[in-house]
Amino acid sequence: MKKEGCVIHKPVEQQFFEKPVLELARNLIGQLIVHELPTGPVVARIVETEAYHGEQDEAAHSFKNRRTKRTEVMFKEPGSVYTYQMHTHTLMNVVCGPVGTPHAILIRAAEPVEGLEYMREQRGEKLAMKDWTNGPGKLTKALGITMKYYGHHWTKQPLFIAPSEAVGEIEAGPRVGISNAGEAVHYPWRFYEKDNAFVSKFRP
DNA sequence: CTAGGGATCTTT
DNA sequence: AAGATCCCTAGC
Repeated sequence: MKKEGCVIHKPVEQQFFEKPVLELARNLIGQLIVHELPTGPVVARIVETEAYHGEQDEAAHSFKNRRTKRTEVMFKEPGSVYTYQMHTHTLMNVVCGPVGTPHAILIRAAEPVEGLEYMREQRGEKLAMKDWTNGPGKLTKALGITMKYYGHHWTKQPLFIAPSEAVGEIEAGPRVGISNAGEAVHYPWRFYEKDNAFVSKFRP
């Protein structure tokens, strides 16, 4: 049996990221995000993602291949880290698609696995555990992820994705928070683990 | 240079 | 339902 603090996590292979964006968004569910800190590893299990389909997706930052300082990393190798600022929060993405094709996957929610004390400290003593990581902004704060990881790669320490076998039933639905995105609003490109308490709440 | 707005979260 | 409060982007 696994014991907390005793599991050695290894990053996934580069190959893991080299597949169509919808498939990768689905495959990311159940995998682990590992952030190695001086105080020990902080680990969370991904339970919710959203795919952004490069130049064809009105909701994507890279719609029509818009290429700027912010979106630049979306054109790089699959598996690159794309972080950006939203209001007062940092959000994190996994870059996908071949080099030059700006697809990305937003990691929206995860389930705390290891480094629970650190997460509680980041999010505040009073919050219930289920409110630590059940949204994209909350998740980055709980894990201690900031803009300094822009352009990092998800196979490298100290921030990487590690494989995990245990995956529940996956459901798909429309994405959240993109009401101005025309037709793209309806695409079922949000993936989440069924009945998992850490999936973000749907806001009308 | 300035103005506008957003893949959010918290509190009312 | 609205405010917080920051960065990116477009336009002049």
